[in-house]
Amino acid sequence: MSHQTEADRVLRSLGGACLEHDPDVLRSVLDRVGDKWSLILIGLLGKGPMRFTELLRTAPGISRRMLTLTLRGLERDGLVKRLIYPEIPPRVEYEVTPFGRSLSEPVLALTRWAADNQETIRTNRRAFDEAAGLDIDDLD
Amino acid sequence: MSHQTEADRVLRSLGGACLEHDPDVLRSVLDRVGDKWSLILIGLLGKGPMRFTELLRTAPGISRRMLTLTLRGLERDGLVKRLIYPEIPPRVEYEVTPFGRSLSEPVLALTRWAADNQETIRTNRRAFDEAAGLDIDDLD
DNA sequence: CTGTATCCTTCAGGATACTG
DNA sequence: CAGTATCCTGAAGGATACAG
Repeated sequence: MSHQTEADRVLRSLGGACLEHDPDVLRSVLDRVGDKWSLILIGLLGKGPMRFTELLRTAPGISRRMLTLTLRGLERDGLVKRLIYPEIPPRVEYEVTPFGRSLSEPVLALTRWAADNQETIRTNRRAFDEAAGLDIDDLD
Repeated sequence: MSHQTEADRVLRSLGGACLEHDPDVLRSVLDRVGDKWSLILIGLLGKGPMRFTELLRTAPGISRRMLTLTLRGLERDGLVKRLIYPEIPPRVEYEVTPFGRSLSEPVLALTRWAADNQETIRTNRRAFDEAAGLDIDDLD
């Protein structure tokens, strides 16, 4: 059984126009690109190559550890390239690969959705919470 | 300071063609729709309304607890509607709202990317791991 | 059947100290 | 500077028992 077969099955399961997905596929997506730091780094590096410490400063709240781990993961998947300049002091730059850029697009779509709709979500939540409050408080 | 302002800022930060994002935006996206179960449920419900137990059986590995929590979250955000039929035994169905469907699309894009490229990723990883193995084992 | 309330485990991820 | 190795905590999430 080649993975071709699986990829194929997966594609077929998506086939239609809507989300006719196999839940397993979604899982693999999220395990891959669904974590906060990966997306943020893909985004930041999309603007251009950056150095380790630079990323450490720029990404809001990332720890040294997570930066290393995430960059390694992205590199392993071929989404990011690591460029080592054997200088003193050592210098390393990271840049997204073309493959990495291809991921940026769907990510951007999702991001835009969130940006477009975060207002709506906020409103919905307020309404929901208010209703819930009344249900408890004001059940006549 | 209205949230309008923030949403606006967010949109502006996305503005361009590529991922010129504010990392904070991505964070909010992922907190919202980036978790495994939310996406899976949005996907499953995209096919049509389903009952609680039905979802429990269909979603692979979800616990009763997580199903409840996730559905509540989706309902709160207005992505899913809860339909209660006051029968005996009680019966509840969940269905995606139009708003929920608008989310399905970018999610689908991401899913398709993953389906299209999971083969590539697998290859990249194998290559990376092999190279790493050699570096350690075979450093002449 | 459709949940809610607890308990308990696991593990992602931060802080920190050390190395090349 | 660019990491790696270790420790430690909080929070996510499963299992389970109970309730409407």
